[in-house]
Amino acid sequence: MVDGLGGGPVKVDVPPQSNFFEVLKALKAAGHAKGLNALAVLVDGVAVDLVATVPGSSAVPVRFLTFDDAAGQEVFRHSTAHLLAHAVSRLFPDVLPTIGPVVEEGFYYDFAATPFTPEDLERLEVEMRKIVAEDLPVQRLEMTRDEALVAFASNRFKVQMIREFEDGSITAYRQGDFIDLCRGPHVPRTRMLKSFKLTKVAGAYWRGDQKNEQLQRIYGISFPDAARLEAHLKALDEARERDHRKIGQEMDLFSFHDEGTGFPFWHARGMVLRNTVVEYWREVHRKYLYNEILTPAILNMSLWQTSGHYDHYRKNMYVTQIDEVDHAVKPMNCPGGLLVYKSRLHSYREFPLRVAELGAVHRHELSGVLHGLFRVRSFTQDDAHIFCTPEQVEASVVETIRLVFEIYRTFGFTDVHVELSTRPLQGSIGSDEVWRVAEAGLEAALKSQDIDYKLNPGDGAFYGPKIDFHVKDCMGRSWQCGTIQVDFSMPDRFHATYEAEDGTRKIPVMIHRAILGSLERFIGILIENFAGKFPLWLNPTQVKVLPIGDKFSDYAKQVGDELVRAGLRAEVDLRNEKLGKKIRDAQMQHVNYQLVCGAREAETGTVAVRMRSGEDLGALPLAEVIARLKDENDRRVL
RNA sequence: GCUGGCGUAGCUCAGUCGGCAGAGCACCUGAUUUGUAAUCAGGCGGUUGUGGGUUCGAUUCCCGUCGCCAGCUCCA
Repeated sequence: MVDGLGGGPVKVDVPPQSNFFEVLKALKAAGHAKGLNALAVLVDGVAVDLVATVPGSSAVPVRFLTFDDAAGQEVFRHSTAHLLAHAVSRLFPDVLPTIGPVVEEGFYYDFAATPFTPEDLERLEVEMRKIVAEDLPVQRLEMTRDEALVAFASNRFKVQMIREFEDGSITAYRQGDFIDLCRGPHVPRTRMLKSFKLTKVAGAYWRGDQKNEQLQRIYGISFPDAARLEAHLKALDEARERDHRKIGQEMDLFSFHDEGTGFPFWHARGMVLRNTVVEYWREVHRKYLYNEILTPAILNMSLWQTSGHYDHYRKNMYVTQIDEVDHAVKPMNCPGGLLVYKSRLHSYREFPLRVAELGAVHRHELSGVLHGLFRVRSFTQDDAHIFCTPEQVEASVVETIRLVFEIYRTFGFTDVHVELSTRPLQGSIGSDEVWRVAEAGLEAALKSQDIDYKLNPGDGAFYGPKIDFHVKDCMGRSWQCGTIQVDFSMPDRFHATYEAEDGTRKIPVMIHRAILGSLERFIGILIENFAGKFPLWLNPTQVKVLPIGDKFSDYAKQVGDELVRAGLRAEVDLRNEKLGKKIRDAQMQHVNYQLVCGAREAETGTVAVRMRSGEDLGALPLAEVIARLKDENDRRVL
C-alpha cells in the first residue's frame, strides 16, 4: 500500500524482493507517481533508501518522501553534506571528516582541518558539481563493529563514534571512492543534488564542547532545483535589508562606539521611538493597576551576596568600589525592588501588590555574543514584581497573561507561542509542596485562558517555575520576549514579610515578570518586523511637509506648526530641491505621510496628501488631515 | 572567551603586485523656483582603526592591540 500520492492509499504489485524503484515504475505505469521525485521512502514510519527491499506484506504502509516532506528534505540536505565531505576528501586528502548533520538553515559538516578560506569554498563547490555530474550511485553498506573499526581506523573521530554506538550492525554509505559512517537514508544517485551553495565557514568544537578540539565547520544549503535556491538566497538578502543595525544607522536611531563595546547610544530619533513605546507601556500598566519605582544602578556587594547573584553570576557583573567597599552594577532589578518592599510593613490587604520598574541593568556578556540591540551589555528591562499570597498566584498569573497578550497585540504580534518550564531535577530550592502548588497554579492559569503551550520539564529557574512567551515576527522568526516566574526564594532570603489576616507575619510569593523583555531588544525586533516602515504611532517622523518652492515656505511652516501643535511629529523640508527629490527622501526615511504645499493648497488652506504606499489622496483641508492623522495615531493603528 | 574574515571621507565602497589616496551619496556655496521616488555646477571633507616592526619609502608586508561581521560556546 502506497500512501501520500493524493487521494487514498494505492495498491501496487511488484515481484518479491523488488526494491522501491520497481514500485515507482509500477506506480508510474499505473499513472500515479507522475512528478513524484522520490528521494527516499518511509516504510512503517522509518525512512529507508529507495534501493531497500520492499516489505513482503501489503499491510505495511509505504510513503515516498520528496523534498516537500520535512523528512525528505533532511535526506536531501544530508546527502548534500556527504557530497561536500566527498569533495573535501578529494581536494584535501589529509582532512578528517567528523559529522555532518542537517540543521534548520541547511546543513553543515565539521572537519578536523586547518581553516578553509572563501576560495577553498569555491573550489569545493566546483568539485561537488563534478561529483554530481559523475552521477555516482550512493550505496548502503552494512558492517559489524569490528569491520567498521577497520574501515575507519584512520579517523579517530569516527572510531570514537563507532565505539560509542549501541550494539547491532553499523551502516556506512559509499559514493565512488568516498565512504562515510552514516545511518542514512540517502538519495540514490549524486545527480539528484543539483542546486547547492556553501554559505560560510566557522570554527566549532568537537561535540560542541569548548574543552574539545576545535574543528572547521562548513555551512551549506541545497535544493532540488535552481529556482528554489535562488528564492532562498533572495529571502536571505531581504532579511539582510531588514537588519536593525543597518536600519538603525540609516534612520539615525542609535549607534555603537568603540568607547563602550556593547553599550547602545540612543539618538534623538531613536529616543522618540523608545519613548513612544514606554509611554504606551506606562499607560497600559496604569490600567492594570501597577505602580512604578526606580532603584539605583550601583549597590553594595552584600546585597548581591544576599540575593545569590554573587555566588552564581559574579563573572557577569561589573564590580567597583565606593569608599573602599565592594559594590556591583545591578544585573537585575529584583534585589533593589525587595529593598523598596521592605522599607515599610505590608498587609495582605494591599495584595496583589504590583510594582513595575523600567530598570537599566548591566551584564558582562562575552564579546563574541554581542549583536546590535539584540545582545548588549546594558539594557532596560520592563520588569515588575508582584507580591501576593500563594492563593493569589493563579489569579495574578492570569491577569499578567492578559496583559502580555494585550501589549503584543498593540504592536501587531498576534502569533504568540507559550512555554511552561517546571522544576529542575537538580539544584532547585523550596519544598515539594510549594513547587507543586506553583506549577499547578501556572498550568491552571494557562488552561483557564485556553492557551496552548509547550511543556519543558526541568527547564524552570532554580527558585521557581516559569512561563515564557515567544512572538513570531512577519518573517516567521520567533523571539522570546515575555516571562512570568514564580519565586519562593528571594523574599525569604531578604526576610520580606507581610501581615496576614490572622495577624502573623508571613513570607509573600514574588512573581517576576517582563513582557517586552529588554526594551532595546524589543525595539530591534520592531525595526526588523516593520523593516523600518513603522506604523504611524511608532514612527519618529510621521509627516513631512513639502513646499513646492520658496514661495510656499511660509505656508508649509504654518502647516508644520499646526501639525506639531496637534501632537504629531512633523518636519518641513525647506531645502532648495525639486518636489520629486523631497518625496524620494521622505520615502527613504519611511515617513508615513507627505503633505505637498503649492499654489493651489496655499490658496485654499489645504494640503495634497501622499501616503507612504504611494497612494495620492489629493488635496484635503488641513483640519481634516490633522483630525485623520491624530485618530490613526491615538488609536495606534498598525 | 574561541576560530575565521574584515577595518580607506559622516555613509556605501573603489584603489595601491610597497612610490603624490579616489568615486557616488550626504554636507556647504552658487545657479535654477521646481507638482508626486534623484536639477546642474563648484567646494569642504582622510595621520587609510590603533601601537610597533621591516624598508630609502608602509594605506599596502609582518607582529601586537581595539573594534566590527559570521559561526561556536554562554545567556540568572
